[in-house]
Amino acid sequence: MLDVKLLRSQFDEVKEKLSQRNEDITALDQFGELDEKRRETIQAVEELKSRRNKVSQEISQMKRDKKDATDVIEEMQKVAADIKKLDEQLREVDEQLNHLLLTIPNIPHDSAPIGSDEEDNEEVRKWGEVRSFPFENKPHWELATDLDILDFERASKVTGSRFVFYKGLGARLERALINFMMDLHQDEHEYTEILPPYMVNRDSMTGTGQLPKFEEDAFKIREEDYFLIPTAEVPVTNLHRDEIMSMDDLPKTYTAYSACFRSEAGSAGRDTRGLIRQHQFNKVELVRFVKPEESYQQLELLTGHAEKILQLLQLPYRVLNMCTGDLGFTAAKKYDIEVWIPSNETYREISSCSNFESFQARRANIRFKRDTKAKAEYVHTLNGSGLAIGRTVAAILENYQQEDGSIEIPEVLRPYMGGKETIK
RNA sequence: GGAGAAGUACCCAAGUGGCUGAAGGGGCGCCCCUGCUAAGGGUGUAGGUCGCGUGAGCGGCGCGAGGGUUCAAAUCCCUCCUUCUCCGCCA
Repeated sequence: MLDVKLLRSQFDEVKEKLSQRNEDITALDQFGELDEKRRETIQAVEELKSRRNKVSQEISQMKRDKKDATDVIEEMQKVAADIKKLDEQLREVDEQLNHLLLTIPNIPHDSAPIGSDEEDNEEVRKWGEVRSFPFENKPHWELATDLDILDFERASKVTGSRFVFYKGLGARLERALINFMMDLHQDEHEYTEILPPYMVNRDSMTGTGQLPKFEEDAFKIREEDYFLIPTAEVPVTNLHRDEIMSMDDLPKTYTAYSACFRSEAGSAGRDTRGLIRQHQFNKVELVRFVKPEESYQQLELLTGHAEKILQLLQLPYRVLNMCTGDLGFTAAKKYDIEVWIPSNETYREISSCSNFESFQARRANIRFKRDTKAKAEYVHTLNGSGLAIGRTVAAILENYQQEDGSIEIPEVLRPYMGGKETIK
């Protein structure tokens, strides 16, 4: 959510910035009118309420003095009716304005390259050597099916498309990665470990920006107003919804493992095979609540924490600075980390690290005070995958495959795999 | 799922229609005393948010949330949420 005062005072500049995005912002044009109508109504109704309060005092005094107040009460009945009418008008305008504000995306940061789609994303750096195979390499779903460590077919029988069973060392590998990442972030990167609920309520989904605009992307629980989380970002960021932190709390950092659920509405036919695009996948998430003046520096730090995982796993990757057209709804700046997937002969997203500035904090009302007397200010929130587990498995299977179809296990994972060196 | 109780400011807590922005504590700020790690006395402040105003300031809202009754609601009515206790069920 954007700052209303900023919209009032610098509407044209804000609109200009927002138009660099790949989003429809025509609704924004109603802002001025709604904002003005709202303020007019507030003034009118508050004047009446002020009068009501004053006269109520007088009535109270008259009653105590045993004087007759019938005339005044009669007059106040009319005022009360007017108040009721104006309150109703105000509620309507408030609702409209609020809905509008909730559907306007974040303002891109100046360091985000201006562009219209993924073509315009900027490569910031590249790490690792892309392996050249002296034999014909296979996609991960073939390797995994041959090794009997993933079962897509039965998953579609038991549930449906875009689900998978992990089996044997496949399941072990998934679990090893979760533990490896969680341990590293907790022990080396100083995040507090969280295991969150996998369902959240509507307020939480609104707080982080999934709602109201992207309801069709989420799985909804039928008989409750709950949603399956699309990422641990939602429960973890909302941990501190409607709270005021103190200066010493910042930066507050969490790492959370969770399953993630996405309807993938609109991506029918894309990545239909393999682990890349599932309705349910595992992810380790990093979340940081920080002081506004530090947030860009903190974004670099967080991105580095995600990169560290790939470095230790010896998987080649690149980092992209996402252009204004590809930023998504909530981010002011976003780095995507992409890992090399040999079967695709390209890099694929494995982590997305964003600075939301005060956009989520304003929606979720997460603030801090510089000292006890100070006015509460909005924190800046950041998060990033560290990393998506399923895609990491895909990358390991493909990058570590041997000519005989076996998989070498990355060294850092062996302690988590009972000391095994290969999957065969 | 059934029965009961409760939700008041940073915390505890009083308050059943008007004089309550809300007693009293604790805490916190300042001052004094004492002096050794903890204690005594005095005094002060009381959150947030919205609107108007250049500003001092003025005003609205606010006692879990949302509605309602009333000239007037922390106080009465309705719905919902959460917590606690008991019973049932259960990984």
